[in-house]
Amino acid sequence: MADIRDVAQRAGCSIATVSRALNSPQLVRPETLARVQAAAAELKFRPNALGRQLRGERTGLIGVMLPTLGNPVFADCLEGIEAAIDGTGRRLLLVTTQYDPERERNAIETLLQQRVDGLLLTLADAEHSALVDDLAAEGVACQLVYNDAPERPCVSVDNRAAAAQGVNMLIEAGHRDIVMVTGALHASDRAKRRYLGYGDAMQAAGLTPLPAFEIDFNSGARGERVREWLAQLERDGARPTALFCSNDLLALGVMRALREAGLRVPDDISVLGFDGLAVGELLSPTLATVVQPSVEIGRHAAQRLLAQIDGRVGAAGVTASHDPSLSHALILPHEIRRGGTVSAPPARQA
Amino acid sequence: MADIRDVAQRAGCSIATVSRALNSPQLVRPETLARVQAAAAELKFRPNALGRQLRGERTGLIGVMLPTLGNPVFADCLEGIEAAIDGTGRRLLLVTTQYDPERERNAIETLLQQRVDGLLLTLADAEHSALVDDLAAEGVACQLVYNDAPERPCVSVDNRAAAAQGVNMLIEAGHRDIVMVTGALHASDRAKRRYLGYGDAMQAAGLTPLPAFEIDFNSGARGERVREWLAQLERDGARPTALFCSNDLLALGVMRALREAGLRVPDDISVLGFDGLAVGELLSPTLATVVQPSVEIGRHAAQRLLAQIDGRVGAAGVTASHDPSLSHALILPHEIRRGGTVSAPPARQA
DNA sequence: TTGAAAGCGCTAACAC
DNA sequence: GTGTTAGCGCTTTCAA
Repeated sequence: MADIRDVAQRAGCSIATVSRALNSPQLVRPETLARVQAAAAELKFRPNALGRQLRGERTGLIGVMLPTLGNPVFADCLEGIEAAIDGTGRRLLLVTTQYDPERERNAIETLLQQRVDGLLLTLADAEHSALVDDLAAEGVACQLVYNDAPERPCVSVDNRAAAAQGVNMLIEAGHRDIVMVTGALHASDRAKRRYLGYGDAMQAAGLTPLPAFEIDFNSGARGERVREWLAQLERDGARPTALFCSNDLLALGVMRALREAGLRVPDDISVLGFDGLAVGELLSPTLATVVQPSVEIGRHAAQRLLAQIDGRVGAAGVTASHDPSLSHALILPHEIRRGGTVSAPPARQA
Repeated sequence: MADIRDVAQRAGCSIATVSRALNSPQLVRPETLARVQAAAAELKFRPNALGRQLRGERTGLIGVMLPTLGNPVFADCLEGIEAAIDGTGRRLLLVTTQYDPERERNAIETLLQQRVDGLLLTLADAEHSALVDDLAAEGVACQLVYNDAPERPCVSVDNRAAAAQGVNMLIEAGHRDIVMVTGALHASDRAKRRYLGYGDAMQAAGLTPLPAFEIDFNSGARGERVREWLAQLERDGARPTALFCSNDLLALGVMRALREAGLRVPDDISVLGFDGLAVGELLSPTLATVVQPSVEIGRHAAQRLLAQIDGRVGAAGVTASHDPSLSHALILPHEIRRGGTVSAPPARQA
């Protein structure tokens, strides 16, 4: 593969001139420029980004770490990230972690070894993660995505308030027996906050918050678990009238299990999700859910990261960005999407 | 940031020894090794991958180019790719093109400048793309994903046969008036082949294939377009009894428009999709569809790419891989998923 | 078992 | 405007 020296030779100039012709054409005499371009074209010269990156201050690479792309919420966010970097000449280095903290650690290290200019991360649990502190201490540009930790550089909705508002909608619809269904709480700070929000809403209405029903997300037998749980509730005569699912994907799975158990949504039981996946609107009944602006979350996070990167001085970065707001949370507005999966509770048969 | 020289100094050895200690510990005396490791740890040494990549033969980077992540089919595929490279120490450089051929060209160039070891691509139209030929000519390791071009290195289902089989299921259910709904045909070789398959099935049954109804995917007013079309059909008294949608996402959108137009699926009209998105099974009625194994497509494509990369000689690669099968299509089996969206056509009211 | 030294391809002073 | 040159951080002969 032709390198800059080959081009220089063919154009009859020095490699410095080739470099200039490519990067700052205005510094080069038009004829020279033309010769260089011709030579480059003839040789099919493809500049080696590694050489440039090794030499330069920045690589133009952004490291992105997400739990999974199996949940469209993350794919949507990634679309927002892409939209934000589009046209900036930057590229994305992508890793997924499957919610595994050890993979998180490795992935970040890998990205850093590639000398990414900055990191966009969704961590399992941001608040108790030493990782983020380490990164900050090292002066690595970084924004958390979806993680909702006020004191950290992150972009999210206010999960607690959003959940409370969603649950409140259920309460206003007449529900009193509301249970939250969630993936493993310890594996997601968002789920934890949403559970807090659930509690807030229940208590504000004078209702007793119930323990969350946790489903292992990685287990294949998810539907099975839900059915067993339902059967148990049925035996106890304790079937709630509404379920608040900590995310839409879970809600869809739960609705399926409900259907298989012969329960109708919303006639027998109401379901509320969280995320606002587009598919939710295509279902019938449409899925009621707490909408977070996933694409916008990604887009803002990326924009903030870029600002952070551009705000750094060349001087070996001791501290973080210039704009202090970038090191705190950006909370974007959520929205309640009313949908056909929520109705008034069935009439009590005392 | 500490570099290899700092570590060497601290460990009291040369940089060569440090390099060896890190990459081939067995070549280094245990005590030396320990000193190096200690020094590296104390200095929080993080090897710069760029240096190594610039020097070495491979970068360990895989370039992935997909049309969008908004369609879960591509996100699924990406999961398969990730699964395949997991543990190989390789990383993914990701770009999406929004089905734009110019972006395709740019994206590939960008990836190549980063000196990726190989490419995994979904092109808008693989058969008529000079791009792939250029890549092959340059000896770039490359596998197409989803593109279904027998003579090219790609992994897909047999879109034509799969579509025919799906349409045949509609015919067997009693449908004779079947229309295919698709995104812009020119923008996707897969859609084109599926339309051919539609034609095959229709003709085999002695039915006349109808023109496809093409919807611009990028237009926001998609639902609107579908409604207009339906209204037109209604006026003409030409409403088909079944729709074959070229992908599941489209099918969901179409079903929504149908619902809004007051038509019931499947009682008034049956709908068949293509892709086999997981959400399709969560709907009610469940979406009948032609299932392609998206995750497996991604996984196989990645595995083939890795084989191709590993099969190359160090010698400046003139030709492609050693295993000639890697430069032809790998066709994975599809599957028909019966679902609630397909039933017998409504009784004729002559 | 270790070290010295030559680059990988490029950019950016610094001279002319 | 253009050329010379010194690296960016690393791996890898080649010698010792």
